[in-house]
Amino acid sequence: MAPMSSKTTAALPIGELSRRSGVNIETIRYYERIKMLPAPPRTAAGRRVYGPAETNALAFIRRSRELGFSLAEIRALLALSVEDGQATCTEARELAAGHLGEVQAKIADLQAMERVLADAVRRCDAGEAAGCPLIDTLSRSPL
Amino acid sequence: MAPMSSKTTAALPIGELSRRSGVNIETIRYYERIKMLPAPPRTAAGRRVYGPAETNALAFIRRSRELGFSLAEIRALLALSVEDGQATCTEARELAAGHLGEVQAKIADLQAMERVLADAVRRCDAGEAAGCPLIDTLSRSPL
DNA sequence: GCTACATCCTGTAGTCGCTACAGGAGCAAG
DNA sequence: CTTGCTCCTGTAGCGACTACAGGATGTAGC
Repeated sequence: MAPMSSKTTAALPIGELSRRSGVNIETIRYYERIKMLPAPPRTAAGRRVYGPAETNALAFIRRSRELGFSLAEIRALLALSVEDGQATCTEARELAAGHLGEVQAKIADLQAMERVLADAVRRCDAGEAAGCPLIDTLSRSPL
Repeated sequence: MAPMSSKTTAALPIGELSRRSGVNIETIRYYERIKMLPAPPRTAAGRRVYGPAETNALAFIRRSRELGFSLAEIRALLALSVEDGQATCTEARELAAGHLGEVQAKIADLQAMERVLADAVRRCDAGEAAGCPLIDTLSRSPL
């Protein structure tokens, strides 16, 4: 049988990887520069050629970013993803739990903002007497 | 009667303003540099002296930042806070409504993250068979 | 007056996670 | 062989700060 080299994840130039992953070309190169991604092999002319290893690493990073992990955290998670065992999973869990806490705190912050903003906008719509309720909210002077 | 110059908002050095406003000294100077705050008068030796005008402007900025407005938006709001009238209020309302939308969108994003994270952590705690559910979630390969 | 120490000054560079060039080389099709 | 795309490196910019370095000034105690 001929090597059924379909168009899957065989060997992609950076543009194609970018299109498939939804990660900007510049960002991919940036990840390589800061050592988030392994430097891929190159063609004779010096162009990057991405194989399954780099492709998977990029996908890992992208999904982690979507969950709001910082690049530093992702670095740790990538390191953990290589090893395995109970301790590794526990460590990953701690990391994620910590991040989850931050996410929840940020949600709470934003909801507090939302309440004040929604209220101010509502009072603007209601058309109060003197001045703009919104500007007043911001100007009220308890230093 | 003697001028009852209490310790209110008469004339503060930057450190005192920082303490009262909760805004970092460096940040106050930064605001001045980028023209968010008016440059305050100075002593003979060149030290900044903050009066009510600057103090109120800083309080306005701080409260706006607490509501998540960008410095560019706050610049616009500050400009609006000087004028008055129906149109001004409408404009401020639009600005705030737009920002409110962004805040709500960000909340939705974070809540989506929260769901995935909480689920992954929960599955880690449940102690599944092979590998770490958390790492697996991140490694699952739909590029 | 002198000595500590706190406060203030300017200016520059670092943070995070990208993004946007500039200026050039390589490659594939007509 | 030319056109037009992709790719390369390197640098600089964003937003909103924060953190120095290296110096001047102010204040309190002796």
